[in-house]
Amino acid sequence: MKYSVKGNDIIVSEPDLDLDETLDCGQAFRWKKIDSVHQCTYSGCFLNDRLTVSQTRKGEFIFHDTSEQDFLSKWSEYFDFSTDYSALKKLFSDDDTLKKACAFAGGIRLLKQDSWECLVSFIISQNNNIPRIKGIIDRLCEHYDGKFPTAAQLAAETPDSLAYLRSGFRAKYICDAAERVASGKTDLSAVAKAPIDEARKALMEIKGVGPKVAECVLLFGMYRTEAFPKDVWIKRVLAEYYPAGFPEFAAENAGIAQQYLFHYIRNLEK
DNA sequence: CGCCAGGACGCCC
DNA sequence: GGGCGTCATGGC
Repeated sequence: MKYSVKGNDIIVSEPDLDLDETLDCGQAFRWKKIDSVHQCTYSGCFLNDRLTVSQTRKGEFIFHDTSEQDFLSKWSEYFDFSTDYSALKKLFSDDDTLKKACAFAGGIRLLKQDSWECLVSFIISQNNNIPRIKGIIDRLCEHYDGKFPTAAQLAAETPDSLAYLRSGFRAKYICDAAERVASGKTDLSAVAKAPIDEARKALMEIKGVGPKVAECVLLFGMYRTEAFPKDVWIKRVLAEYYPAGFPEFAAENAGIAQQYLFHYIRNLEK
């Protein structure tokens, strides 16, 4: 990644990034495409910081109204710019299916999201479709002045008071997660550093968090790249292309490989 | 209308 | 331990 400062913007050159593939691939639900005519532009948030970012036709990225300091300390981290995705894709290309997946959607990067927001988002994601997940999270943030509510804020709610979300049976799970995190029974920052099986176990103590949601929180909210969420799509990939198991050489970064495969198989069947 | 969705739970055997 | 019905809601 190379960058330069231009007025109030940061101009970034990074071949292994595509905004559509990264911001609208089902790992984060709060990025909105606000322009697709002039150039590809998204607006979204990380914690309490909002960003508008564009991808130009030349393949450069404009981080609008961003100081160099904020770019380096926040957004460069969030977009995982310190990781060499070319090297990862080269590693993955030893496997034929992964090679195809990387060629198809090589602009996906793993976003380093907030663990609490990720936990709630993927609780909402269960047995749900992406447009509706986005709608529920939209209504949730709208209710808190455009910001994602804290665990303490949600701990004050009940499934009834959350009826406006239209989240169905998931409301009681959101409440349990909020109560556990706000009270300290679940310490997300400790979970993030724990050995992975211990971390899985701790997350699954929360009602509504099973193996899939726990794995998503570990991968998308705690940057545990060895986490490997198995949703209905990935299960199809595993059954069809990896009957003998997922290749060991990719185990350390299985979660990132999973992102390429998820996008690949979903679009293959359209 | 019916089928499905980046699943988990409760109950059964 | 594995199998199966159920759970709200709405996109398609």
